[in-house]
Amino acid sequence: MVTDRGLQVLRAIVQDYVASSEPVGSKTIVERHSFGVSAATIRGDMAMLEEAELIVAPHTSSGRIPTDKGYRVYVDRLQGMQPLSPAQRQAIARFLDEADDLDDVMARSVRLLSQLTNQVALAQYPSVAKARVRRVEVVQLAASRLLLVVILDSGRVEQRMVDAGQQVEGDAAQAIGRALDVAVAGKPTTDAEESLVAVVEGADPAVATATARVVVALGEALAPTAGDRLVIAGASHLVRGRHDLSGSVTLVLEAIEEQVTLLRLFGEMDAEASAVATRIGREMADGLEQTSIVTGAYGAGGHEAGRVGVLGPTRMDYASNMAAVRAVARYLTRLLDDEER
Amino acid sequence: MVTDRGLQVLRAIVQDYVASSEPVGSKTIVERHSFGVSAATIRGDMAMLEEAELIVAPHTSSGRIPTDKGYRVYVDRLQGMQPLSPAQRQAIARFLDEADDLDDVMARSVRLLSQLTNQVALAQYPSVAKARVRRVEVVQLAASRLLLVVILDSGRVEQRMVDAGQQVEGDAAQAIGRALDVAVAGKPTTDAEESLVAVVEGADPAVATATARVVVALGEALAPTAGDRLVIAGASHLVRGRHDLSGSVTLVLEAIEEQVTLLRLFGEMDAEASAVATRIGREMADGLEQTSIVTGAYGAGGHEAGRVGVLGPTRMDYASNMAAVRAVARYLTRLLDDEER
DNA sequence: GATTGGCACTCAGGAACGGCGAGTGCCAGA
DNA sequence: TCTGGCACTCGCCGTTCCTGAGTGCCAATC
Repeated sequence: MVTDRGLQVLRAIVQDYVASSEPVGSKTIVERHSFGVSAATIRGDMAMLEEAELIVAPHTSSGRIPTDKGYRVYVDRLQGMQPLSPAQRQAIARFLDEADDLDDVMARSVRLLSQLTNQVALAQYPSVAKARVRRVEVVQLAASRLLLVVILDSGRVEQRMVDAGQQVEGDAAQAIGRALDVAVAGKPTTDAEESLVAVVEGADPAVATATARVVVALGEALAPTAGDRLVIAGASHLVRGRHDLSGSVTLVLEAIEEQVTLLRLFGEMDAEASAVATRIGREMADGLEQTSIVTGAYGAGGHEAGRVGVLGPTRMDYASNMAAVRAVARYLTRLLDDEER
Repeated sequence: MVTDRGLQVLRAIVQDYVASSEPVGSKTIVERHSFGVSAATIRGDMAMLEEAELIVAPHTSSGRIPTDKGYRVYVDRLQGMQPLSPAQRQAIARFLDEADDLDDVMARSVRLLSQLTNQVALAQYPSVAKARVRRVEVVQLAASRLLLVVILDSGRVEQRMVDAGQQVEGDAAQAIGRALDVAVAGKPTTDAEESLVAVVEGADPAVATATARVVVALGEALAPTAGDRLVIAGASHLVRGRHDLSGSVTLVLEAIEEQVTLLRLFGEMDAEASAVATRIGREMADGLEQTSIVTGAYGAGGHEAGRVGVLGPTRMDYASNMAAVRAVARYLTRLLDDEER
């Protein structure tokens, strides 16, 4: 059983440890946070907390540091999300408003977030799965080479080279494009597949092969996880902060490059209720036990499109990182909503 | 004056130091490389080399390590470019042949190069400046929103959202696209600008504003340095190799993220005569004094399109890195040539 | 004149040691 | 339930010492 004051002690430990990166002892606590009790009493509480596995002592008789579980309790129950300073809010607005196309928006968002938090920032491109098709176009490049361009309402533009497998003449390419556009424009990408069958069947026999191949390409482009990827900024922060993350920096960098692990984590977090979600230490994947991520959903028109977030050592400033992530996610949502207009 | 045997000693020092990352002394040299002389003689030669600033002793009475100048002499005059193993060649072929579109090719190239060399690999997208326009298309997204798509013969596809500034009706958008296509298709991007004036002048007055805006966007898309960027892989190698690069890892990571410094370096190296070029230590930019890059030009049809390369500590294996870079660059050239067909 | 063995000298790096101090657990008393 | 006191632990840091690799120089040799 953890008492109420015990939790306050936990809060103090987390905050001091995050600030100083050194184990914090009972004396330090009574000095910095005016509890009305003595160090010995705090020691008692700390024994409780250690019992409950919320804190540990790195070695006998040194201060305590929070465990993953301790951080979790702190984040879930103890922490206020301290609001950003007006200057920071303004920076977000100024920085993001200048962006024009989606690539630019994503790139600016991560750079901004990385600067605000001094951590590695990540952003997921708007998911194909949750978007609607706005426009499909087929462009003829050469006699038997076509380019398929798909524009989604999230602002994403996907393109595929298609080998038609036959000569395509006149404006047949455009005609295929128009047929596809009619078939799927305005529909959620998840519903597109079924409408495509009809297009293949109704195709001009003269360009049946070409049509079929374009349809395959379109199907691939609209697959739920098609082109899922992360934009990243601030990797240098990983190595800056002295000697956190003991030796695992390499592993973390690899995970960032691979993306697949992080994409999975992002996906999992999407299921959670609250807008801003966290994964702490061992809640992450292999090799990332010493890190945490904080992510927030953004998305135009109420349907979530993707997530942005930051990754850093478990010993990070959750309060302000969560605030920054939330702020950027919100701004991003508004921005994409405008673009869509 | 540096004698002939002096240079052989330099070679030995570079090779041993690269292999062991420890300063190499006279005794080690006579043991590992069968010079026909004694350690004392080598010491004499080493004094010469130190005089010529090709090597230095980190502290009085320890072995010597090469200076930047020493590496430069080694690379320019002493080193053979040791050929890749058949297995490696095969890996290149197998890995790259599976790629389909340009993005994929670039991504695979850097990953491959990073694996072959155990260094950070970089690749420059085919430069807009050295390409020809293959196709221009304008797609209508909404009443006053257009999408400009430009396809270059290097396989690059650029797209820009354009706010038309007016209502665009019927197939006016397509007409604008066709006019632009006629005007610039087949021309080098550098010559495109002048042809565009005529398009603006000859535009249908009803869509004059829209035409002008699309033309501006096209001009931007074809600007010589438009969309210049690097693809990167293997950043984790930077931090893996123990304690090279003393404290500058952060700076190096930042430089990689910024891209601008590296893009400038790539540009400068393009002017050099030989296909595979190097920049060593202080020949690089601020913050990168402890690193070197090895780059090689690739390009379809004889005109260079861009460069691929690796970045690592000055203490790197130049011989095999240069071989790997050359191999990948050549393969890339062939691949893009095929694609262009 | 180049090469060589010998010799005295220099230093970085590691091991051993000891003192300091922050922090703990426990206990008896308020 | 809290508090002050006390003995104890142990990581950290500075000191000292030693070892070994490596050097520069020199007189002797080929």
